[in-house]
This record gives sequence, structure tokens and C-alpha cells, in this order.
Amino acid sequence: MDSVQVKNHANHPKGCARMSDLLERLRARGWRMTSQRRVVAEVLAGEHVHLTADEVHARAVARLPEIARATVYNTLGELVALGEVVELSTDGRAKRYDPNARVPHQHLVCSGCGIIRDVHPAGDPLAVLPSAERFGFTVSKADVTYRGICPACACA
Amino acid sequence: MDSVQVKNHANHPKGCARMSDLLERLRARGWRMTSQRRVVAEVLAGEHVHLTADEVHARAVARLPEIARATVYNTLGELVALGEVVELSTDGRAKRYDPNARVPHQHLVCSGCGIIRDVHPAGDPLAVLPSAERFGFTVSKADVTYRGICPACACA
DNA sequence: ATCCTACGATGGACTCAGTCCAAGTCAAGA
DNA sequence: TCTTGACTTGGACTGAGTCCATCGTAGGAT
Repeated sequence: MDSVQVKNHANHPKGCARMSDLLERLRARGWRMTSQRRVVAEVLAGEHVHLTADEVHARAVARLPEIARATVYNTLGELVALGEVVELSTDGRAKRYDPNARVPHQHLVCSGCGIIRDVHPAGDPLAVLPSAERFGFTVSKADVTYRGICPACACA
Repeated sequence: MDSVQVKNHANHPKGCARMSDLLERLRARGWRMTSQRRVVAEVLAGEHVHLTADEVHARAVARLPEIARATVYNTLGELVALGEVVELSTDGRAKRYDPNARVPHQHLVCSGCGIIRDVHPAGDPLAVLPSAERFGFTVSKADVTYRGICPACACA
């Protein structure tokens, strides 16, 4: 049923539909639906960019002025635990939150400006790790960060 | 009081040789050789584990009690800039420093205890990113973090 | 519709990792 | 040996995130 997709750069006319899907899933999992949680979820689902917790807080404050920073952190943590959002730390600074958790993908980061793009490598990155290189670990996933220079930074 | 260090596992009987190679290379690049820098380089080269800056500082203090934390940070930063050491942030907490920078490799991290192993996947991880997925970036490298459970944590 | 109460929100203090800076020190070239 | 600027020091500072006592409220029970 996923007719909804996703190649979108900026605009996703189905944003609202996916949003209520998200709230739906959260409610189904026993989430108490508060205005704070709704706002955080909306902020994340509303823009397909990779925001830091403070950026999420700033956007949330614009809609719900009294929301606390701690609440944003709590809610982001819960969304990550539920698998609805992926946490990235591509630069050793603030973590970023990726709302596109349902489609497996990797990230391409510009070493100049830090912009992050979602990318889809060919094949399963796990497959190229020989079992001799697994040291008895049960390996469950591979996070890949491609690094380079984006077109805008290349000109400058 | 620190006669013997670390019994690191087997691998590098050439520890000393490689150490002086390192100091050699650094001197050749115009490094002023201070006792602090020597100690930091020795700490890193002495154990093939992935230490945090504070762990490096603790080990450095054991040999040179008055060394400052800022000096350790400065020196680690310079070693990274010179390409002698690789900086990792696998967990969004403290960065770790990998002295094994001359051999390209990736990392396997235990989600239980956080232990990190160097691993060598087959092939070049860059090769699997189609140019259609590069968005005009000049992509220069791929950092892969494999995640799983180590044998010790699997038992527990 | 109202009550209850456990779950969630608040905000301020706190921790942890890392950076900055003015002043002092010292490696190494002349 | 002298000089000098690169390096070190320690303490203050910042940024990101966590903790916690207290207050508020969503949503089931009545």
C-alpha cells in the first residue's frame, strides 16, 4: 500500500497523511498523546531535513511557546526507541534526527558545509563483511557515512 | 612507578620501531618535539585500542604528571590533521582516537559493551554508491560502522 | 460529565566533552 | 648562549545532553 513515495526533494503532498499515520502508530503503541508530543512529531515529519534537538526545539517553540527542552529530548528519545526516527552523529557534535526511518538508507555528508543527503547504495553493506572479519559478533547493521564536497562548496 | 605497561595482544613486535617512525615523520614535518607530544604519541602507539581523549590524558599523566588536558586535545587534533590518527565518534559520546591510520579499515562496535574492533570489508565501500546517488558531490571516502553484539555480551 | 491517578511536562541545576585564552615556558636555530 | 616564537598551562567558558523534584493533564473509570 505504499503508493506514497518519496524521491521528493522539498515537497511531499502526502506529508499530512504520513503524519497522521505516525500519530496513529504511536497511539497504537500506548503513547499518551500530548500537545508537546504532537508538535515534536509534526516538526520532524514536516521537513525532510536532519535537525538537531535544539533545532527541533526552536521549531516546536514557534508552535507551542512553553515547551521545554527536556521534553523535546525525551520525545526524540522515545521516537528513536520506537524506531520511528533515526539518530545520527555524523560530526561528533550535536546528534541529528532523521524522520525517514522506515526506508533503509545511508548518509552523504558535505565536509564543507555539513549538509546531509539520504542515499541508497547498491546492495546490502553488511554482505561485504566476511565472517572471518566478524570476530564472533552477531552483526545486525551497518551505518555508512559517505563524505565529500557538495556542488555548492566545490564552487566556493 | 610505571615500569611495564600494557600487555597488548601479540600483534606488533615492532611497536618501538613504529613508534620512532612516527616521531620521525612528525619531526620531518616541522613538529617541535616536546615531552608532552612525545608522551601522547607513545600512549597512542603503545596500545592498539581506541581511547578517548580523557583516557589518553589519564595514561599520559601517569608518565608526565603535569601534562594539561588542553595539551592532550591540541596534540590529538594535530595528529588527526597530519593523518597519523583517525578520530571516531561511534556513539555520540566522547570521540575516540585510532592510531592505526595508515591501514584503511572500518569499525565493528558492540551495542552491549561498546568495544570496537578494526575490520576489513571486502572491496571498496565507495564503489557501491551509484553516481545517481551522489547528487553532484565529489565523494572521497566512506566510514562504515558495523553494529552488533560481541561474543561476551551474547552470553550474558 | 466528573473524578482519579499514573504518565508526562517543566525548568533549573548538573555533568560531560571540548574549546578558548592570557600568561608563562622552552626547543631549536643563529 | 641567546632569542624568539611555537608550545604548554590551568582555569574559565560553551554546547549538548541528563537528572530530578514538582506540577499538570490525558484518558480510563464511574
